[in-house]
Amino acid sequence: MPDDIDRIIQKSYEACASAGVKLTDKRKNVLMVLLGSSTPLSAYEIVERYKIQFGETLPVMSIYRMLDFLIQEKLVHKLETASQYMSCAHIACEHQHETPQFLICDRCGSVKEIAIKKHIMTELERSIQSTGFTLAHQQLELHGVCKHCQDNSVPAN
Amino acid sequence: MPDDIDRIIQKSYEACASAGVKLTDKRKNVLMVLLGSSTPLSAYEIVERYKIQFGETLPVMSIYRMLDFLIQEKLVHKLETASQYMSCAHIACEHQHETPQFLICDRCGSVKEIAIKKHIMTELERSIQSTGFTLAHQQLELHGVCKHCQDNSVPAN
DNA sequence: ATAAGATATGATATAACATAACACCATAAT
DNA sequence: ATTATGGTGTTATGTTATATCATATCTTAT
Ligand SMILES: [Zn+2]
Ligand SMILES: [Zn+2]
Ligand SMILES: [Zn+2]
Ligand SMILES: [Zn+2]
Repeated sequence: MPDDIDRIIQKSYEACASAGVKLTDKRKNVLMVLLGSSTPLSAYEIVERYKIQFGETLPVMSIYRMLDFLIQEKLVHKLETASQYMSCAHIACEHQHETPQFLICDRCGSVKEIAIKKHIMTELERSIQSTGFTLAHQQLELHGVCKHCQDNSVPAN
Repeated sequence: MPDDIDRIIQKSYEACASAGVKLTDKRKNVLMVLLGSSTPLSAYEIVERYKIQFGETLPVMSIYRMLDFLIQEKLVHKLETASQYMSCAHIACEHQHETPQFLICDRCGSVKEIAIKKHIMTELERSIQSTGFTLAHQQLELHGVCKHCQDNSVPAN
């Protein structure tokens, strides 16, 4: 979990303000739930945690809508290969958000978000050029085993 | 759709035989359904097409089991980002099956399966080395727009 | 201040995707 | 022939996601 949630929330408010949209209390709370989790969560898991953390049971429909909003504003990412949602690791960074690459540990479920190296993206695009296909390059999801799980031989989940 | 289904089916029988498993009639039929489709299909869509093509309504549970089998034998791939299944494009090739890369057209839904270029895989692995993460590299799913759709401006689906 | 409009959320229903558990039957091994 | 294995059927349930309409809240113009 990020060590400076307050600062991330502050940055999120600013980002939404400059985009001309509103980070409502509930949207902020959903983001807080994700920021407080060490692994990505499904929409239904967010409902459960939201209830625990904020004492209110939101309909899952609302959670999906808030997730849509947060994804739109690039504050949250959806892992398509896992049907789970996680807060962006770079909300409080100053740099522009680049094409993300997710390293998903198949043992502990933790996910590390890094930016795709520029030259790899270039190579990827070149390699598919002959097919005429044009990349929309949203993101890359790579599965494997994280350092911690390799060191500790944590059983698969 | 592949132009030589008979040959692919023949190869599939041989692959299963040498793996010591059985390609039953129904499993073969499921594979035929996928071979006959220009786009990947969901398990439920396979049920529908199976009925049309073979006049028998299979329970979706059985379809999932047959898909598991076909995936195990590398005759079928699952697109995780789409929850859909497609026959492997290289069943009748002689070469070893490599880490596949799927180019998924977000307009027409067609998918092209190609092998990941060796040097790109190497670069990818090198780029994440500092994180200590070890790739399981199952497959890469890339979204975008295919040549045909770019040329024809087919509306998004 | 109030009404009109826009945005956000709630409620309900249902669709779409997937697995668990157990029963039954055919074929293979003994 | 008997038992073991594998394949399929049946039923139930779990999980993820969307559609639709209602209600609440917030803005803005008058
Ligand atoms: Zn991010
Ligand atoms: Zn791990
Ligand atoms: Zn393949
Ligand atoms: Zn296309």
